[in-house]
Amino acid sequence: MTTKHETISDALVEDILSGRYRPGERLPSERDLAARFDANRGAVREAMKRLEQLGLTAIHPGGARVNALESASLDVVSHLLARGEQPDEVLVDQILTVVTGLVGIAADAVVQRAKPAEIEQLRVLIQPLISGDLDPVAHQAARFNLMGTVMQLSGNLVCRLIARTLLEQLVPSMQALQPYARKGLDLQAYSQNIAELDAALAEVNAGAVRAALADLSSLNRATVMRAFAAAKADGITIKVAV
Amino acid sequence: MTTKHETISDALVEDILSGRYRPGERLPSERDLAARFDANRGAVREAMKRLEQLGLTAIHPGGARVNALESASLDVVSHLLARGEQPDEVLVDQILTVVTGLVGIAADAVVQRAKPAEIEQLRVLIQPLISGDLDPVAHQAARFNLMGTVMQLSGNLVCRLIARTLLEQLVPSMQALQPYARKGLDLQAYSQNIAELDAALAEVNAGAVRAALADLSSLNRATVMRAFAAAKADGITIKVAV
DNA sequence: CTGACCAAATTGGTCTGACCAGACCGCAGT
DNA sequence: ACTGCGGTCTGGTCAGACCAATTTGGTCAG
Repeated sequence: MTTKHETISDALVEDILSGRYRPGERLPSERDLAARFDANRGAVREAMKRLEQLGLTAIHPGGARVNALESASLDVVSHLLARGEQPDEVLVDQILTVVTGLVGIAADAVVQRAKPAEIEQLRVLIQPLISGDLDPVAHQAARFNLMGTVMQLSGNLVCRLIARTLLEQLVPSMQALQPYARKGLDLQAYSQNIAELDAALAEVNAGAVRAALADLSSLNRATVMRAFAAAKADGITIKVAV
Repeated sequence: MTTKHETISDALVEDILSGRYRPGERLPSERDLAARFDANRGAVREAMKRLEQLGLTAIHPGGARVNALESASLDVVSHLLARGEQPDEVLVDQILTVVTGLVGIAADAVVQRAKPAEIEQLRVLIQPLISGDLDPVAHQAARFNLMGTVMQLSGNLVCRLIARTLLEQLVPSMQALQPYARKGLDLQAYSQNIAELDAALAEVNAGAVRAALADLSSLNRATVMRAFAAAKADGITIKVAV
């Protein structure tokens, strides 16, 4: 079971994101909220602490105020995704765009500093993707694994933290989309791209590696967006638990 | 005055980041921590909540455990920067690398969707930077303003959230570096780059705008890194409050 | 000696009720 | 209308308590 302060904070997040409490407004006092949620003030305080850390509110002695969405933490994304009837396509696109960019950054770092053994490690991960006899789910897993490894080998902690945060929040939505993964999957495009990547790695060609990984990331993005479109066409409601 | 649970959570963060509590280990119980910090259990709980939200710990009934740094939130960056005698150059470099990438992403979005009025808005912000008669501090502020506006005009919320989070955490370190801003500032390079950007905007040349903004971002990065080097050469200890 | 199993101690989650310092609000006096 | 001053409200902290779930440690059968 979810804990009580989770319930409370989720409700408050929903209230804020839905605009029931507007930026700049004052939130009800902790005592009032405790009454509203039939909870103890301590539980409410923990929920409020959560809101503050999400960057949605600023708590001062005298009262808590709602912040503008722009000053929120990256973690609000999952709440934004889970809100409404289905995940916001625009938001998903933005996430994937950023992830694409991050993979590019990581790729740059990898080609600059990777040791031969690490390059080899990447090429091993690539092999299954070239053969092309993977089912869509395994294919997706292999792609994720490959890109995750690139992130790791990049040695860029900031890059990894962001990518992990974003993907962690996106994955629940993606799982709901899995039935549509097949439709969006252009295996041929992937095979070609992956082969390029492999060749680029083999000759340690920085520019080519970067380009191939960027393309791979773009393919991923296109795949997901197509799956979204397919789901939408089916009128499927994709609702995700936060 | 900083609140008590802040004091506690800062101390615990320091303990974790310094390795006194290692990933996988169990943290002392809330009651023990309350005794150690001479505080009430409620205050300790709020501090623990903070740690959990930072992604540094996972709290289950039965005990809290320390997470690996890789699964932390982006917000740990400020703590990492504030730790030790001076901000970690590698980390600062990573942050600026990512920010550079994000500006590139934002620039792509801007050239794709910006209206003429918005382009004009950017060009207005650029003017002071072309003339070149700004002092280093004002110059830096103008650059930040310009890049922030690009972020805003991109319409990419995710991009903005990340960039803001990173810069917010970096700014305190940068302020400590301000005495060295002059040394790292290559005004001529900036003027040239800014002029290119202005021209690219004038003719709404997507590729050129993107390239110019990427260069601008790289210049910023180089500027900061040079200032760091200068500070380090002076043996200056840059310690930042979290 | 190993492994399954059970009871006690421990832990986090929640509650009640209370006090303090600072912020906020309205009323009185100028 | 403006200013100054209380009373009220708010968040921060504290104390002590109960519950359910987990962890722990010892016991016992294999």
